[in-house]
Amino acid sequence: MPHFFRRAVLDHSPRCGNFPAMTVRTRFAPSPTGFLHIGGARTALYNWLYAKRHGGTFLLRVEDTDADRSTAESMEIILDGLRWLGLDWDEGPGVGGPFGPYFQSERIEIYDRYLARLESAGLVYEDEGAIRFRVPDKVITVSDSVCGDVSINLKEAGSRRYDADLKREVEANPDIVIKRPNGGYIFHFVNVVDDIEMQITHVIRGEDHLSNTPKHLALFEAFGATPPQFAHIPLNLNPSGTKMSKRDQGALIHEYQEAGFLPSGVNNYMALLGWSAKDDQEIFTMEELKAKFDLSGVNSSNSKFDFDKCRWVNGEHLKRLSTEDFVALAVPFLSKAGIDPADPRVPEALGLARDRVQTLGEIPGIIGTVFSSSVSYDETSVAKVKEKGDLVNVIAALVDVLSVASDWTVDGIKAAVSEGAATIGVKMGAMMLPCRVATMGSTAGADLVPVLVLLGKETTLSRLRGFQELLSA
RNA sequence: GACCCGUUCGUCUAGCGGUCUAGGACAUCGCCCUUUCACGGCGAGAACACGGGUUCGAGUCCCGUACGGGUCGCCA
Repeated sequence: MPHFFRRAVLDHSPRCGNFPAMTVRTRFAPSPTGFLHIGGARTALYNWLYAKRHGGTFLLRVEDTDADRSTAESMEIILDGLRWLGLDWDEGPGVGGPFGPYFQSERIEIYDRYLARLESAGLVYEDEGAIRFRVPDKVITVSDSVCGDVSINLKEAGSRRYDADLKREVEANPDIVIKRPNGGYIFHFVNVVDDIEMQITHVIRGEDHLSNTPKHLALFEAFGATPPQFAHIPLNLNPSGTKMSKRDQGALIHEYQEAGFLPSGVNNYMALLGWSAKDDQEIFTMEELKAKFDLSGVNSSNSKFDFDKCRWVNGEHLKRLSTEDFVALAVPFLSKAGIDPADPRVPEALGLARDRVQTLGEIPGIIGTVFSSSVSYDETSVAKVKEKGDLVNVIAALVDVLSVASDWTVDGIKAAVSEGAATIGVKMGAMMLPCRVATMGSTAGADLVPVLVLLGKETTLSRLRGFQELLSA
């Protein structure tokens, strides 16, 4: 894409023609036919961010014109997802606004009125019960903030259609259907009507709509309306480079919530997929995003979703949380794992887990064994310490020194273990790993000595003895 | 198949004609720190899809090819 063009289009502050700067109005227009998908959520985020950045209005409009596919459950899931992400809308379901209703299913009279205008202009006709809009026979150019100028002649392009079954092109009617025989209106039509009615100034949407945009422009022109500024953002693909589907890891927003991601972390990562601040900053608070996001930073090529990086970004957000917030947010994940959040050892344990998790959902995996009544031994961990040395001897030495330890503190335990190591002539390190496996079941985990303090002398010793039995069995 | 968009390390990206022996991040590997596990610090390997132009000079501009994605619905 020509850079001179991008700059010319992008570096303007939002205004239309020579009129004074007008208030930015963006919208997210989901169709309630499934879950809130990462692609949709990112589109919502970009629209939200753009509106915030320019002191504008972000609105939510529900595109439920397909009665057969739209469901109330789906709508709730989508709204919940947006709420969880913190992408609140200034106008839309639940909050109202001057341009409602915000459900397309409730706007039929408006669409009828607009249809009548096309009828009186002779721009539509009936075709087997459906209503078709006559597309103009001319080149229509989309001036896109991300993609530059894109030109298409709808009459030409629409006169042929690819038949997937026949695997070849067949004749087609280029005029677009805007109303079904059953009376339901079609996306292209209602989308344009509502963008006019709701005075949308900027349409930020997936690049999959780029080829549809000339149709929309033709409709805007038919209504004598100034179209909004379009910005088609690149798509997010799965790691294999194909369209993300609900089956792909990280595809569904509610799964982030369940896995213990932070909304700010998810927003941060979504922002990064297709946008960059142009410096080396990668971790942003929502406030920073609001201040820095702009269409000029959106690139034009598709990206592949990287769950590892998403987790890393979330981990960075977790690190920036205050201790109080971290503890409060961890509570539901403790409960879910059967850990009593009121247990007095919880704050300390969370402190030990804190810098080694990237999601809140990982916390029980790190410290859960502290609170459980039994230890489940990880086979490879056991095998690893077995081959490292005289395990039986080491455990026996640990039991010996720890059972007589009078000072059950970090320093006291360290001193005791050190003494045991000296007695049997091994290094401290040769004691710690077996001790870790014997008491916590795995070579991986939180800082061990503080864990032993939490465990208490009695539990520590019974676990060591239990492990001894296991070894002799 | 036609049309549209795109192509810098495995991945996300910086790069707006000389400052690019191409920078950052995730991931990977190594070292240091740590008497355990991590965190952290340091370092390594790793990219301009290809071919033509334009230019004194091209990752940056133009054309073509290849590859990837999208659209071609009485879905949105």
